[in-house]
Amino acid sequence: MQDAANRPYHHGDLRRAVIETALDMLREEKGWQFTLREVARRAGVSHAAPYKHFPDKAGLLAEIAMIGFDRLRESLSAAKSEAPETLRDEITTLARAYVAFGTDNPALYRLMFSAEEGKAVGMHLNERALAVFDVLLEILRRGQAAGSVRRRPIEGQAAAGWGLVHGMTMLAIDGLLVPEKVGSAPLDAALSTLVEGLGNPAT
Amino acid sequence: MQDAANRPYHHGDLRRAVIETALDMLREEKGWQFTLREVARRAGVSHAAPYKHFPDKAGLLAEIAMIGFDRLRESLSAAKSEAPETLRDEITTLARAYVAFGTDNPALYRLMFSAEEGKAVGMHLNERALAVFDVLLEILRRGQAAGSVRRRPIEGQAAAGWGLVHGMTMLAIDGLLVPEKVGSAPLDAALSTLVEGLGNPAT
DNA sequence: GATACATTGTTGACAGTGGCTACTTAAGCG
DNA sequence: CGCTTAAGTAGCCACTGTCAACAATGTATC
Repeated sequence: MQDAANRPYHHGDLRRAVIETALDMLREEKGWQFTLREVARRAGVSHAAPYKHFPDKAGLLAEIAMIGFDRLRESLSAAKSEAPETLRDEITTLARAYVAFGTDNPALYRLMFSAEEGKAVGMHLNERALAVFDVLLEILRRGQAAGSVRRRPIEGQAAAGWGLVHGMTMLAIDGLLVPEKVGSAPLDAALSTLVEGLGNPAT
Repeated sequence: MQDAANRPYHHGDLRRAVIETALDMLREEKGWQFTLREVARRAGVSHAAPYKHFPDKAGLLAEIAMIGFDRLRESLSAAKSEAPETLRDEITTLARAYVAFGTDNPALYRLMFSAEEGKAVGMHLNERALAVFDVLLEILRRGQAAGSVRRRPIEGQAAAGWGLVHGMTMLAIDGLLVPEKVGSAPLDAALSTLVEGLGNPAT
């Protein structure tokens, strides 16, 4: 990335540079097909250099996927901190943040949920994914304690929430939420239905 | 696939054979990476032969994805025909059939929703995908007419349904619906929540 | 029937890929 | 200065998708 001339022999922080470059590549939403050699090329380094820092291609991708989950979690935390008071609004705000993360980083989001096909680093990845799930669990638990959420096994309700936002995110990324079929604000509409289903009718 | 000796020079129906072979390969749930040459190999034909029937790899995949959507639609129709009478049960039955199709054909289902990244055959593919959506629309419309579904823009409610089943299917395929986190029957639980949200509280 | 054409498969080549190993260079340290 | 060793390089391998040239087969026309 810098002039080949004044670049020191030892990159110094190639590991971080490789990850950064890869994330950049994921961002440019071309029908991009990720190639390790291209990453090295852009980082201004030889095609085998990344192997000094990552076991193989899948290893790099797994690491990036984990970073993705971390960032998603951060996005959700940020959204939660500035969420309105009512539970319904809090859920809506969070769901919007979730889907926005996916549509803003489509390639990354896709990677996050397909990287463990290789199953190498599976466990660590799943842990991070499920950490996101915990955010949802916590909210519902609070809602249930306050009586505004139906008294049902909370995991099932959280599963409904996660499944819905994950599905909507994927459909949006795939361009399947075309307005003429699905209305102008499909996410908000779907969220209304969900919140209705979560809500305690007794209140 | 037959003896190389008595195999005639012209295959006769290579197009169908290639598709069939590819579907078989998708079925074997190895961390399989789909390669055109392997398809040709299994079909007992030279590595370039498929190019006489498909423009390129993406073309073949797109065709297979379309077949996938057709089959999904058939599965749903079959499930609908033998569905119980109440609307709630009908929706549940259909949703179960949908998710089952995905978990039974994970590689195919994944392909169906990532094939159009190449965007070549995008429109035809989207048409078939949205045809699946129509099944859902029809049910809800009927339910609304009968008064058992909330009076809301129907597209939004259908979007909620599609998003939920699609999301649950993907999570299940990715092995993210681990019981200790998400309960023993996450799909049924999620469906309860959804149906609750769809249902008309006045009835 | 024989001949010209079109279709379908085959072969061989090309560039590009992931993965690997042997080599070279730079940097630190006595 | 000479040594070790981490960082980066060059080059090999097997493989892929794709294309162009060629061969075998079917079909239509005279």
